[in-house]
Amino acid sequence: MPELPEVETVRGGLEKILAKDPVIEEVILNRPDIRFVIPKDLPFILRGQKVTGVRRRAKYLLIDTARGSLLNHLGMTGSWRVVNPGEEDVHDHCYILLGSGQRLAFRDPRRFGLLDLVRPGEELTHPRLQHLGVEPLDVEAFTGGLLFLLSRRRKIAVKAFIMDQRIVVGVGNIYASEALFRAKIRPARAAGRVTQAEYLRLAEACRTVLLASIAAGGSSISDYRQASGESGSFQNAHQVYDREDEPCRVCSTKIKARVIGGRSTFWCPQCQS
DNA sequence: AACAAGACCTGTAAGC
DNA sequence: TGCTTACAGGTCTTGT
Repeated sequence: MPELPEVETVRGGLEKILAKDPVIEEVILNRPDIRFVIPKDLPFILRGQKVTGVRRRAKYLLIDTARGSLLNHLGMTGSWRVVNPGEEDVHDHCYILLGSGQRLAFRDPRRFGLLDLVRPGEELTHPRLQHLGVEPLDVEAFTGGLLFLLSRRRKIAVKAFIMDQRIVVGVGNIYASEALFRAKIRPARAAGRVTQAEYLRLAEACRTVLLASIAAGGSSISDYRQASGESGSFQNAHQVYDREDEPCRVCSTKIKARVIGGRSTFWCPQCQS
């Protein structure tokens, strides 16, 4: 479900809730291992803490307190919502009881998500965070020149290259196809054979497509919801993703689809070279 | 070292 | 209708 725009939208929703209702009365873990083992002392450490901020790094959410941050990855199907009595779900793996009596739930049917504690000062050394690449919305750090440099002599498909979270973070399967369409680059090309001029277009395309999607509240496919329960609308603006055999919105050529790097990939054979 | 493929899970939709 | 199969927004691990 969630790539950078969806995670950023969820971040904004949680921030809105937690700014008004910032005290964590209790953390209840219904499942000690969603995907990895959650530290046993996490509920104890966060109990009674005041949330000082909600941040995003890559596709991770960080709910900050003075004693550490709750680290969360949504995996494929993770979501947060305010759950009222009677609205509980078997896949609610974590509840956070807030000062007002509201209850936040982390629901994740496929359990590809993650909850962990990042202790103060551990942010740069935490195993899930330490190898992450640049933020694509950081204009200074994320440039076509950087992509060009990091990709030299690499034979991996350019689409898999920009989905590699050690290179650039936040770009997942939908936005990789969408950005490559906007940059007019075929996804199967070897990363090392893409030119600097093309990478300049690609960096710009990543930025613009991610920003446009954030503005639309993300792409809602299947079960993705914002923390407010609303759907995003960016799926309506997809140019190629999940549009196999449909006409290109620019030139009317049939959109092609093929598995690249183990993931479904979509492109226009006319617009992209 | 770099890359591809498999593994981890459940839910849903399509095909027979 | 019911069973089987394929596939889904991610990323970690294993094998070549």
